[in-house]
Amino acid sequence: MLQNGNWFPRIPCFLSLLMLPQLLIKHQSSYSFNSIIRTHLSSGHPEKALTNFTQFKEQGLLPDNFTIPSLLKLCFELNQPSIHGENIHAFAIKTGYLQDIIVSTGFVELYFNYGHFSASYQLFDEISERDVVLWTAMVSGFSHNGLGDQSVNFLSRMLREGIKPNRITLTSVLAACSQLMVLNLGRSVHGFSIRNGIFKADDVVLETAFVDMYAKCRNLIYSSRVFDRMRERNSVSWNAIITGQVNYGSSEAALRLFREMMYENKTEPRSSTLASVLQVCGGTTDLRRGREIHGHAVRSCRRSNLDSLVENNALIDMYAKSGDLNSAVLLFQNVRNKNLVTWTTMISGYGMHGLGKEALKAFDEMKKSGINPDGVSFIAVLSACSHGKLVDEGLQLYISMQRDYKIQPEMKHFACMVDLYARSGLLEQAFGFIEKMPVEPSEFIWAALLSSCRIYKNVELGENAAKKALTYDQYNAGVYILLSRIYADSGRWEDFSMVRLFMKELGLKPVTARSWVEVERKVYTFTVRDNLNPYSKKIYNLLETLKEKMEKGGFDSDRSGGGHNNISEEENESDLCGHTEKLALAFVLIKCGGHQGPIRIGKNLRVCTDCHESFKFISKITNREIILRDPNRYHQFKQGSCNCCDFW
DNA sequence: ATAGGGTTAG
Repeated sequence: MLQNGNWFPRIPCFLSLLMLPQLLIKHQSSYSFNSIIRTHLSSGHPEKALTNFTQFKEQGLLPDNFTIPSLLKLCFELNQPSIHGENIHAFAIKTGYLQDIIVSTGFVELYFNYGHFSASYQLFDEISERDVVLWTAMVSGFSHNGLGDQSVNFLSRMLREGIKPNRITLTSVLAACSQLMVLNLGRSVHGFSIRNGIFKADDVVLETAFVDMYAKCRNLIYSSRVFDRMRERNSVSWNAIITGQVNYGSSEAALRLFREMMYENKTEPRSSTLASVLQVCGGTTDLRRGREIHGHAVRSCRRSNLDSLVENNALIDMYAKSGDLNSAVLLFQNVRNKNLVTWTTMISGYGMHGLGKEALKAFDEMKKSGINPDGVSFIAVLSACSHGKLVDEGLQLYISMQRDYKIQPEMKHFACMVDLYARSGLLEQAFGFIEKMPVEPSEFIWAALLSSCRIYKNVELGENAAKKALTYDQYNAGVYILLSRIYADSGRWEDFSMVRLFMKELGLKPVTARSWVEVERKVYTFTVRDNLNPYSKKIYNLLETLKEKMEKGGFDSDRSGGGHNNISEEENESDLCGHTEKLALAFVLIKCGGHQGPIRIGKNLRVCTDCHESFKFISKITNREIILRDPNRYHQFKQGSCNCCDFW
C-alpha cells in the first residue's frame, strides 16, 4: 500500500506555478477553495466542505499539498466512497505531495483514525526527517487506539533521538499513562514538564490532563491537588475531577465539587458531567440523591437556557441506571422532541435491563420517526441484542448498519459482535469473526471472548484469548482471574495455582467483591465474610435459615443457569465472589423486613449462579421485588423469577 | 496568504 514512499522527487510546485500565468490563476482559486474547505471543516460542517470540494473538482482543479490534509479529515468524517483515503494516498504518491511532512502526517493520522496503526507505523518509518508534530501524532495515535505502551515507547524514542517534546506531546502521552494506570510514569512526565519549562502557568489543557491522569491512576489526592491549584478551569477540567471522583474516589467529593461548580457559576456543566454526577445515584442505586442532582440540573439548564432535552436525556439515563426503568420509560414517553441521544439512551436502558425485544422495537420506532441511527446508537442496540440473546437480529442490524447507513464499524461494534456470538455460546463464530476483522483486535475484544469461554468452559479457546489479551497488558488482573476460573471449572487445579502464583509474583490482586445497599438514607457496604457489621451474626443466621428453606422448597442451588456454572467451593470461599450481595440482602430484610417496595442492591462484580438462584427464591418467599445491579446490567427478581431469564 | 499533533466522555 505504501511502497516506495521515498524515491519520488519533490516537485517544486510553487516555482512552476509562478512561471505559468494560467497556473497562477489555478493557484489563486485553489487557495480560496482550500481556505473555504478548511473553514467549513473546523466549524463542524463537513457536508458544506464536501460541496465545495465537488465544485473544486468541477472546475478541473486538482488537490494540492494544502488540500490533501483537509481531504483526509473530510474522508474520515463523512465516510463517503467518493473520497477514499487510499485513492488520495495513491494520488499523493504520484504527485510527490507525500514528500511533504504535513501531508504525510495527515495520512499517519488518517490510518490511526481507522485503527490501521500498522499502516501509520509503516508510513512513519518511511519518513526520513521527522519533526515534533509527526512524533506527537504517533504518540497520540497509539494512545487513541488503546496502545498506551506503544505511545510511551514513542515518547522515549523521540527523546533518545533528541527531539524535544512540547506541551501537546506531553498531553498526549498523559492519556496513555492513564490508560496504563502507570502513576509513576505520569508523575515523571509531570516533573519533566516543569523542569524543562514545557508547562507554563495557566496552561489549562495540560493541567487538566494531569488532573485526569492522576484520577485515572486512582490517585485522587494528587489529582485534587493539581485541580485545587489551577487558577483557570474550564468545563473539561471540572468534568475530569468530578468523573474522577465518581469513578475512583468518593461520591461525596463528586457531589461537593459539583455544588462548588454550580455555586461559582463561571462554568456551565457539560452534559457528560451531569450524567457522571447522576451516575453517582446509579452506582449506589440511590434515587433520592439522584433527585437532588436533578434539581441542580434543572436549575443549571434554566440558567444557561440549555435545551431541556439535555437534562431529560441525562435523567432518563439516571433512572435507567438506578434500576428504575419504569420512571425512565415514563419520562421518555413525555419527551416531545426526542433526539438521537434520547432514543439511544432509552435503547441502552432497555438493553441494560435485558429487554432486547423492547430495545429493538424502540430502534425501529426511532427510524420510523425519521431519525437516522449513528454509530453510537448501533452500539446500544447491538449490546441490547447481546444481552437479550438475539443473535440473528444483531447480525441483521450489523449488516444493515453498513449497507443502509454506510456506517463503518469501529472497534466497539466489533466488540459487540464478538460478545453477541460468544455470550450465546457460539464461541467458534466469535473467534471466526475476530479473525476476519479488518483491524487488529484490541484487548477488549479478546477479553469479551475470554469471559464467555469461562461461562461455556472452553479451555483451549480461553487460553488463546487470554494470551492475546495479555500481549496488550501484561498486568491485567481480570484476565488472569478469568483464566484461573476456567482452569478451576475444568478441575485443572495445577494450572489454576500456577496462574495465581504468577499473579502474586506480578503483584496483582483480584478485585475485592463488594455489594452495597441504601437503608434509611445511609449506604451500607458489604465485603467478603464481613464480620465487622454489628448485624453480622443475625445476617449469617438468616442466611442459614433461608438456605434450609430453599433446600426444602426444592431449589437446587447448584443448578446452572444460562450456561453459568458455579465455581467450586474453594473458589467461593476465596475472595472471588464472596456472596456479598446475599449479605446485603439479608441485612435489608433484617433492618426493614416489614417494608414494601423494591430492594435495590448494587454489586461491583458479576452475580454468580448461586446468588442468582437464591435471590429468585427469596423474592418469592418474601414477596418482594429485588433489583440487583451488577457492572453490566440489572436483574429484577419478582415472584421467583428474574427478568434476565437466567441469561446474563 | 492556505496545512499536520492536545484535555472529558459517550
